[in-house]
Amino acid sequence: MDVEQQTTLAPGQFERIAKALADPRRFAMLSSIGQACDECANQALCRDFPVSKATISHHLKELATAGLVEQVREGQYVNYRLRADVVEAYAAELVRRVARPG
Amino acid sequence: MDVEQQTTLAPGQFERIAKALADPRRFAMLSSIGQACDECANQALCRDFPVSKATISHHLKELATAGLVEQVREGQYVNYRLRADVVEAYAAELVRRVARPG
DNA sequence: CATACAGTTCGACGGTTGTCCAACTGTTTA
DNA sequence: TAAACAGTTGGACAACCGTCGAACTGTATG
Repeated sequence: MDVEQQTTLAPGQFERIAKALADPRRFAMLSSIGQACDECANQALCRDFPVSKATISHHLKELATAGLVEQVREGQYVNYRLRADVVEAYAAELVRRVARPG
Repeated sequence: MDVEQQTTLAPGQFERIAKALADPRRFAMLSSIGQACDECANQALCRDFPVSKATISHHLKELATAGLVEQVREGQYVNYRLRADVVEAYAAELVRRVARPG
């Protein structure tokens, strides 16, 4: 029942990811999620970043909409999991799009 | 007398690149420069993108400041050359920064 | 059921940024 | 040298975005 690995990007996803990565703090959150083994608790982000819950929720929504993280509810808590495959797909697509075909 | 290939990013360059890539039109210009064999004339960009010269100049400055393109003056004209090595260095650093060490 | 807690949504505010026009610098050419 | 052309810079404006507090939804626990 695992989510499938993503090797290619959906239409518009490339642009959404580029925007999601552009804000330093949001990227730091993504990186923080990536550092966690398996999942990262939302509470850990609230503890580690000096911004309000509302702002964290907003950033995480952007990351999720871009497909960079997955949201996992556990009762009243929320955990996040990095989609490393999506990051890698974006990196590959980035290099591909600036390269001359052939 | 070639410029050296860049395999690692300068301090702050990662953030500058992320921001530079975030605007779709600016990225399209970068891609357009990449499609050209060798260099891309500024005039080609002025022809291909429906924005003013001022806007193009602004975007290209951002790309150059991020190190993604090189500016080459030829008399009154300006050409741009893609720094594919920098794009690749960014892509690698991106994957590295979200991955757990080890 | 009531209280407390985790997270989301909403409205507002301020800073950033993409865009243009106009004025400027620098280069070619008549 | 004057006119034309290529590109840059500065100022202005609108749209976007990161941020917060407050109100809300949903979940646990007394």
